[in-house]
Amino acid sequence: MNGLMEKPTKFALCNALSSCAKTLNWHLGIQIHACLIRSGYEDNLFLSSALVDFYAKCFAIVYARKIFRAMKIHDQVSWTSLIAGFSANKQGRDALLLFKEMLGTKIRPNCFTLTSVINACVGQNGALEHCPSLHVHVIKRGFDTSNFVTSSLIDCYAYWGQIHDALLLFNEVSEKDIVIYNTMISGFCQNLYSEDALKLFVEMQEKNMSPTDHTLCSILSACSSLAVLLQGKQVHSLVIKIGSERNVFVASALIDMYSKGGDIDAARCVLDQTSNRNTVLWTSMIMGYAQCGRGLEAVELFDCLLTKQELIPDQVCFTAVLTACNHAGFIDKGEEYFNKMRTSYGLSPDIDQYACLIDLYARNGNLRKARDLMEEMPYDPNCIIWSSVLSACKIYGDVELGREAANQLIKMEPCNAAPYLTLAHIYD
DNA sequence: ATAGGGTTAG
Repeated sequence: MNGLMEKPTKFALCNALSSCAKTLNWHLGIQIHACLIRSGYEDNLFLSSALVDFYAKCFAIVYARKIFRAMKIHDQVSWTSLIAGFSANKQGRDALLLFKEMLGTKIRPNCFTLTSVINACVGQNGALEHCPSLHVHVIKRGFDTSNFVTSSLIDCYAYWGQIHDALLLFNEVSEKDIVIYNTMISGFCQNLYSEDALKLFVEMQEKNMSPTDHTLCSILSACSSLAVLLQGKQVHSLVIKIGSERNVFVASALIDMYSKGGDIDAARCVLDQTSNRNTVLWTSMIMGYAQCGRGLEAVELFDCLLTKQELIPDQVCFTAVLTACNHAGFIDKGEEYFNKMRTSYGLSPDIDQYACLIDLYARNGNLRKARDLMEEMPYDPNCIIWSSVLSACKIYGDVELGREAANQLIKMEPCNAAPYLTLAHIYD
């Protein structure tokens, strides 16, 4: 890259940029950018497209857009790279707008473009309305035979709860590969069609397709939802057979499956055998202890991890340990953890941790403290908070606060009859 | 020469 070297070819720079994009090598990529400017290649279409992709992949979407806008002509790759960049960057709206702009040009979208723009509809509020027209594009251009395009469509429909449409697409695929199966299985799981997920998993194996880590995660989550411990254990055997227990996502799914299936000790066993334990895994474990009524163990585990500095807790982790305090009635501990969030870890509590502490106070009859905290916190109380206040008011006979809680809940969920009933009990 | 699918968890 220094001036003494021979001038690199456009081809070499293009390949190098592509590698930098794939490996997220920012440092080298920007040097190549500088080099291609020095070499007078700035107007080269291929290199500019590769630059758009490089910056987009490295989350420098502003630069990607800048390069794209500076280009005099575009090709399918530069359009697609920027659309894909917006999608990956959770800027689905920008991806959809850019796609629309592309349709006004002479450059036609291809199956790479369609895959990218369909992905933009996942996780983007209100994007469901764009799906049918994108689907029409896919069919009109004959991309419906592409498994890449189809899997993104299946995923998109499943995300929006249109499991029937997803299944129609899935059934039409003539050569189903592992990603197509995984997408459909995961779609079933997301929509809590756990039985269907398991059936498809069996069908997949009958066709001699080997499950991947993705498959195992989905299937374990289906077993968790159904709380079918026996089936979950069979999947665990499969995990070991394939050698996927080192995958942290699989480990996480296993811990969750055992916790929800009621075998917390097996969950702990999985965790102990996992070499790269992270905050998510510890949090699952702490929550598992909390929810099966072993709050003391949850708190002891948490304290031990902090002492040994094996855990840097985040908000979700504090929610888990505060939940444990609630179930065990540890008021002082709960307050201590709540304060520690800010003082030791610089975390500002979010509404979930406030809800835990309010619940802890309320459950133990300290409605005054619960109410003070609600007024003091920087959030509007949600249903969870009003519900715990309401049940506490029922137990401790606080008519005035109980009436307010019931009214708030009725306002928030007019169709839910529960607050009316609880309120009636309070007046009794 | 450059671009695209499931990217998972608490």
